[in-house]
This record gives sequence, C-alpha cells and structure tokens, in this order.
Amino acid sequence: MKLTLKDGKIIEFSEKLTAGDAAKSISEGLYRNALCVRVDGQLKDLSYTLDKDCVFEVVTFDDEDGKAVYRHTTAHVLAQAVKSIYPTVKLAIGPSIENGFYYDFDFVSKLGTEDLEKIEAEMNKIIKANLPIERSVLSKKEAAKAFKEFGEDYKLELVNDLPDGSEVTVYKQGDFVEMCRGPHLPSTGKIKAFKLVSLAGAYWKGSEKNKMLTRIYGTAFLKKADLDEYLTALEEAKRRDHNKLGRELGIFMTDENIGQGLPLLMPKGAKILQILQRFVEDEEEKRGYLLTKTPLMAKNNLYKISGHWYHYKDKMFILGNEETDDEVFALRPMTCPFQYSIYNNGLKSYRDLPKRYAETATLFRNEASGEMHGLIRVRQFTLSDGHIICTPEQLEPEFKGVMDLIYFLLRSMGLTEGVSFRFSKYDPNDKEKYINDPVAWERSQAILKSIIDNMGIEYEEAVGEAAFYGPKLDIQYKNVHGKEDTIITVQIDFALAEKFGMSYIDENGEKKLPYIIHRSSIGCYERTLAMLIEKYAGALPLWMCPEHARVMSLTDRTIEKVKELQLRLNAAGIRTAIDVRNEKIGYKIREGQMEKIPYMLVIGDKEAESGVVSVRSRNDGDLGVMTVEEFIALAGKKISERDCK
RNA sequence: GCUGAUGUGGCUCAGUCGGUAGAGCAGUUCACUCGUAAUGAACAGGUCGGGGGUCCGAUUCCCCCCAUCAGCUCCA
Repeated sequence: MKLTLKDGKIIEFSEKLTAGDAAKSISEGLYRNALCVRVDGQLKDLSYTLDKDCVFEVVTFDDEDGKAVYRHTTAHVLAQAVKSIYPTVKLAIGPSIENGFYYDFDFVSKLGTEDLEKIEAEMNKIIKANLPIERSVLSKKEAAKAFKEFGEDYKLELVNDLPDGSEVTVYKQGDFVEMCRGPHLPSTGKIKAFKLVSLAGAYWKGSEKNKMLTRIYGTAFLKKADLDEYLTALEEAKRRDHNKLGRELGIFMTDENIGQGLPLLMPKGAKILQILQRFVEDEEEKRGYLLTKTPLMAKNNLYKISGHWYHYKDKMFILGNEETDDEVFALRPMTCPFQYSIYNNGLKSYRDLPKRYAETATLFRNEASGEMHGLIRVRQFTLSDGHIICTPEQLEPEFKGVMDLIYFLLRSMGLTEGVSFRFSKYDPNDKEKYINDPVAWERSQAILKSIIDNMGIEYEEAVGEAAFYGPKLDIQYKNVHGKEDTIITVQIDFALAEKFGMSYIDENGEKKLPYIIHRSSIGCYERTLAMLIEKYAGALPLWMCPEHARVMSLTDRTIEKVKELQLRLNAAGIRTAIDVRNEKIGYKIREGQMEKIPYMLVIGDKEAESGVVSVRSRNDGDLGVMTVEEFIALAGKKISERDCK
C-alpha cells in the first residue's frame, strides 16, 4: 500500500494501519501535532483505517480544517458538560466557526452569564478525564430510534431530514453520544486551552418562525498563550469600535428622547460628512451625473407602483391611516421612484441616454429595534443614491463607469484593502421576496456576471441576497467585530422601468424599455464614516479631518500671534483651531493628541520673534521648527493629494 | 421583533444586605507664564434611565416601559 505525501514523497506499508499510526511512523514531531488527517482530500479521524493507496496528509492546528476539528470537538465537550449539569437540556447543533465555535441548546430554565463558569469547570473535568472519542456508523432508522429514546427532538428532526437509507455517523465520549459527520480529535484530553466567550439567542435552523434556542459561543487554542493573545486582540478591536470611539471623539451621540437608530452628528461628525459629500458630489458632476433633489416623502401610491409597498410596508414610516384617511404618506425609504418620475417628465430619445441622476438622499427605514447599531444600522441615513437609465448597449460601459467612480472614492479614502465583492442573486425558491420572472432573473444575472467577469472582479456568489427587482454587486466591509456589512451596492433593475412606464424612442422610432442601474458611489455616509473610524482608529486621513491643525500658545504673550496664524492658515485652506488656554504646553499637546488632531503648532516667544512655527504631527511627534510657508506647503500637499498615510 | 446583559454628575466607575450618594478625569475660579501626552488649590455639579407598585421610608425589592451593548433574524 502506497501513501503519497503532500511533498510528493511515497511511503510504503506492508499491511493496513490506522491513519494515526501512519502519521506516527512518518514523523514523530508532526504526529504529536496531528489532529486528524486528509485521505485523498477527505478529512478523516486518526482512527481511520488505511487499506489502499492514497494521497495522505496530516492536519494540524495550523491548518484551517485542523482548527475547525479542534474547536468542533471542544463544542462537543461543551455539550457533554451542559448535558451533565442540566440533564433536561435538548441539544441542537454545535459547529466550529471563524475563530471559535458555538453550540445551541434548548434549556428548560434560563441560563445566565454567571453559569458559564460552572460549565467551564465541568468541561475541564471532561478534558482531564481524557475520554476517548469513538466513531460509529448507524443506519438512519437506528439513529432515529436512539435519539427518540434520548428525547433529543432536534437531533431526531435532523435525522428525519436525511434521505431514506442514508447512514448517520455518531461520536461517543464517555456516556455522551452526538450525531456528527466528524472528524474529531481522538480524545477529550487533546483540548488544551478554551474559553466560553458569550451567551446569545439563536433561532432553530436560523428561522425566526422557530423556537429561540440558547447559543453559547466559545473558542479554543492549542496553547493558553494563544488563547490569551486572541482574547486581548478582541479587546483591542473593541477599542477601535466606531460606536465607542465615535462618541468619545465627539463625532456623534444619541439621546434616548430622540430615539433609537437616530444618531446626532455633532460638529466634528457633521463636518466630516460635509467634506465627504462635497467631494462625492463634485466628482459625480465631473462624471456626467445630474443632481436631483426630491421630496423626503410621498403618497403611498408611489410605492405601490414600485412594489415597495407590498414588499416593505412594515419597514416604512407611514403618515396617516389607509382605512380612515384619503391620503396616506410615507417617509421615503429609497430614491428610485422619485428619480424615475423626473425621467418620465418628457419623452426621451436614445440620443438622450444615458441619463445619470444622483442625489445625496436622506432615507428612512423603520428597522427592527434589535438591529440598530451605532452609525452602521440606523433609521434615518444619508445615501449617495443614483440611477442610470440607459439602453441595453450602454449597460456594460455605464456599469464600468460606476465601478470606476467607486474605486476612485475607495482609493481616496484608503479603503480599498479590506473590501470584498458579493454577487447577490435571487433565490428561485423564494416566491415571496422576488418578482416571479425566472427568465428575466436568469438573463439579468447572466448580464451582470458577464460584466463583472469581464472586469476581472473577484467575488463570492450569494443566493437570496438580490433586491426584489434585480441582481446586485455588493461591496462588503468587515467591522471590528468581524461582522460583514454592505457599504456600497450596484444593482441591475429589469423590472421597475416597466412598472413606471419608462421608455425611450430608439433609432427606428420604436418605443423601448430602458435598463436601470441603481448605484451608490460612497454608500451610506453614516456607515462609511463608521468604517473609516474603525479603519483609522479615529485618526482619519488629513483631507477629511474636521480640524487639520491646532495652534497653541506657549504663554499668554503669544496669544495674538496664534490668532494671526489661525487666520492665515484658514485662508490657505488649512482648517485651523487654536488653544490659547492658560495651560502647560504638555497638557495642550496631550489633549490634541487624544483628539487625533493631525498637526499641532506651538508658538512661544522664540517662534514669535523669528516668524516660524514649531510643528508636531500626531503620528511622527515633534517635527521641529519651520516657516509658515513650509508648513502650508507640507499640509496643503497632503490635503490636495488626499494622502491617506 | 427574539435571547442574554447593562443603565449612578459631561466621561470612567465605586457604593447603598431599604434610611434621599462618593472618587478620578472633564468644568469653573484663583495662583503659576510654563517648551511637545496631565502644575497646584478651592469651588461647583446628581429627580441614581422613565413610570407605576410594595413599604413609615425605594437609587436599592417587584412590575411595565425607554435607551445602550453582544448575538439571532432582517436589511429595497
């Protein structure tokens, strides 16, 4: 029997043996770290019997699969511990996830955070006992019978969902049995460092129609030091959290009397958004967009035509009552039908196309109360919204134009690293959410796919993430908690033009339906700001800082000079504030540093006399003295170039 | 909306096993006029998230709201 190793080396064995023994004989060191193996690319337990030629690979914790197996086994230990402390609990599922694992339980009584320690103690007992983990195979029937006996309703449901005649693998450790595809570590004692991190609710099978179970999150590492490092990194990440940092820096606040999801942008935050908005609107104008300004509300008729009323009525802020009022209004949740109405004003020829409409749109969406999060999910927000109405031939170049604008903006903000692309498609089985026109869906998805493939964009496909009227290309960004959000989206709409009676006259004098691209350029300003705060830990690139420089007096003798310099810098396009309080310079510097002011300029008697300034950068510390002209050149260049370093 | 947690001066937090609260920072005033991440002193600042209930008495116990955080679900 020949085993082909990863490096191409071939090892021969005279008789069959377990994967663990094979690994052991190949390399003592590697074996010590082997968690499981890959046989012909398939993950197997160390107890797996090798009986024919194969490609053989040892899987360690350095391997993503190895981490997953290690953590998955920890999840089993968690389940065993919970089961032994709370015998009435019912088990659901417990997979490994990025950076850890979770397990869902159905508890009879409530579980509190303080119970986690008790569970950890029990887990430690199980690990110390070093119970062997044994795999066996049951028929569907046998498994169903066993889980029914144990009263494991959720496991039973999972078994019953399997096709008839299929086999079920179960893993046994001590008196604890768990249905699982595996593989697993050979024994519970292999787990060295773990921690239960948090407690949360989660719906059975991910559907809110089902019962909410109790989910316990945890993580596990090979070494205690690695676990500690991971937990410290989590704490570090929280320090960058825009929701904390943004409030500390005076960028935004909330007020319980104003309401959930309604952040107030304070002077600094408002200034940043103004800077970004001017930048985006100017850039859009350069690229042939026409600015519109449309109402913040409309009669519900409008949303009935678009279909939004039927899809999203319960997420709209409605003014009036359909039963009793002649007219019912709703705050706008999107801009599309307003710009379509503008398009429809006057007959359009193919010569008029493409029409590129853009608007910095205030939108309102009544998000569920538990969804709100800082500046990322809010009920009122500002979207750089826009619609391009074009002929079929113009669709691809226009889409490319949109992507070019988006790249330009992302680059200007230094956000190109860390974004990923998602091709969001419809779900053919979801007749509720999507317009029922499979032919149009397939056609428009094929068009979008061909465009983005031609552009060489790497993306993930996501079924069931499309808008109800068409497929999307979403630009995704991860926040400090690792949660991914869409920051920008570009959509192809095959449905709404017809609903709104939009048309153009083609070369042959025939009336045609245009294509529509729904697009954002910088996304939702509030959310983009949140991502910027987290990316730069509050120290935003100079060009978008509300305060570029702060001039500080060393003593009261130089206050007048400080004020003069402020005027001069402001005139040169450098947003400048002053600090002439009667405080020590170290104190003023410390404050400026904590507020992440890019440049702090100090004027004492020496500078005042020779007409220079002492410059300190928030990143590089004291830069020494320079003339005012030199400073203006230095800062001015970085501002105009939108230097993000 | 659901699960769990949290809510005490502008901020960070302590405290009260039921007898109307305390610190540090920030603020104000005074002194110091100072050289690149905190000068010193004094003063001022709180309906203990809101509303009900129990009690002689509630910030503390109970109920209902509101807001905040993590997760689930949702996201045109």
